[in-house]
Amino acid sequence: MNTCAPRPIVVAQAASASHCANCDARHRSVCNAISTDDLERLAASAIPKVFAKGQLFIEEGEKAGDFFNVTRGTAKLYKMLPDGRQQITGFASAGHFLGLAVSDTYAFSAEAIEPVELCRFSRSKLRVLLDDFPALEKRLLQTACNELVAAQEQMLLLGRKTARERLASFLSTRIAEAAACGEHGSTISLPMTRAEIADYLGLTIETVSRTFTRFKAEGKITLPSRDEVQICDRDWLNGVASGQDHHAFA
Amino acid sequence: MNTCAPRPIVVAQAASASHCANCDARHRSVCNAISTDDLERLAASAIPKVFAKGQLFIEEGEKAGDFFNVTRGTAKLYKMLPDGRQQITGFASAGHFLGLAVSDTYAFSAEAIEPVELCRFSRSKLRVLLDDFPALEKRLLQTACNELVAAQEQMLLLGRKTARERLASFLSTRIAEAAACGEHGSTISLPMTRAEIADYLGLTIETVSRTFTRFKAEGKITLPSRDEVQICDRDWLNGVASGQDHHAFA
DNA sequence: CGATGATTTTGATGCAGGTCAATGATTTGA
DNA sequence: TCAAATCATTGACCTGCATCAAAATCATCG
Repeated sequence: MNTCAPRPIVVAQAASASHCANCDARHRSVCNAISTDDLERLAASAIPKVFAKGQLFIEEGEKAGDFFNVTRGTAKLYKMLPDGRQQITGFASAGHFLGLAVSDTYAFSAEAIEPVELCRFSRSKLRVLLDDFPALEKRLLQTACNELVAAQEQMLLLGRKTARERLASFLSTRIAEAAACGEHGSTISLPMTRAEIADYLGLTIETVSRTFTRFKAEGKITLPSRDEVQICDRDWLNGVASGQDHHAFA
Repeated sequence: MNTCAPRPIVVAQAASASHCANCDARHRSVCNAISTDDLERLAASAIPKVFAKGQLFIEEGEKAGDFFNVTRGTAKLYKMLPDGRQQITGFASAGHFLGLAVSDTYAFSAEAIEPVELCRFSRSKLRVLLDDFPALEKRLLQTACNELVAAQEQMLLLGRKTARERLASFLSTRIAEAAACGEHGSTISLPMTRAEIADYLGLTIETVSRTFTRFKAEGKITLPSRDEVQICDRDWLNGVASGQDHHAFA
């Protein structure tokens, strides 16, 4: 998962024939498996799209006709139970490839939690691309492996970590991702609501809120605004995240 | 995940030059991407191995030099926290490919929970195979996608389902897998202990045991032996598994 | 066999986090 | 600029599952 802050807007990248060449997200998406010379081919198959906050663009159980590559903004990926209980399985931001599935129906839903720009590939077009560019397939396999590792980490979190450890893990991962995107500050921005954090961590809104408050009271974080968190003690955060102080009280 | 019952032992498949041709697990593993003609090539890279119950053959954090393909038996894949809390992320049986990772260290541990036979591929040998047989790479990508879907389902279970729903989901999945392997009976065998079921479902041994007892008291299952469960009402099981009766009491 | 150790079941009790209910803070839009 | 809506925080209380403890069952092997 890449979650970098928005960057300066590139005007009119949408309909351009070479929109792939100008794409901000290219260098951290699977598209970087395609050489610059072949970008025209890629651009011909990739249809840019924009979704407003709140728009559902993949629906669990529906026919899986398209694949998506997020180029800007953030979407939540989730599964639901019939009575409305929701589990967010991940947040997809620029560079994230969506829709990987062997089945012919989507296994999850995806909804923009802030304005999202993405490229749409039809299943058939993607198949052709994969046949023509073996490097793209290699890259997709890499991506899938990385997601699998992240999923296992999340299972550990959901199955065995306490509320404190879950929130610490979340913040720790977020700050690491920001760093991977070149942002080395100690403040992270959260495009998602408390409810979405809760649905991601297998908790309730109230528990997420209370845990934030407690971290703040302990002097480990500050909350400059609703969607920003400043980490004051990163070592402490990583320690809690990895479950080191299960029964310590400092 | 495939979890089929043991089949008649094939004697001395171990050192044979054509062990891949005789492999029971071939038709449901990634190896079926290799044509019969090329099996010698595959067999030359695949070193058969046997591990006794309890043996650890992949250790989280260690250098990831090898890949494994299980041909018989069952292994548990898990992650641990420093204080011993354990989360089993899956059970790997015949046909399951292990070690997929971009990182050069393993992201999880694997331990035989019953005698396990598997084929070992070195990282370098696998790379050569992948370059020579693009179909193998396609097949691996498929496998990875399927595991990703299963992982998302498990996140829903761990994050949002009750103990009843978790155990029902577990049994439901197991019976579906048995059916996929051609076993259409209503009895499933569980090679894992209650502790392992608990560590897989994010519960404790006691809760697993009590939930089994309650299902039995409700007449939905019987427990012919320690490691066998007979499902009496499969529709009910699937209903509970999918969270339909969260607040019903029948 | 019968003893020993491992696993499972059952019971009593406690607590982390859920639920219910208000209150505050922030955003939106007329 | 102020209402209305949304989101976040805080408090009081409750419950599902964990924890602790013991008994019952099963597996192993001398």
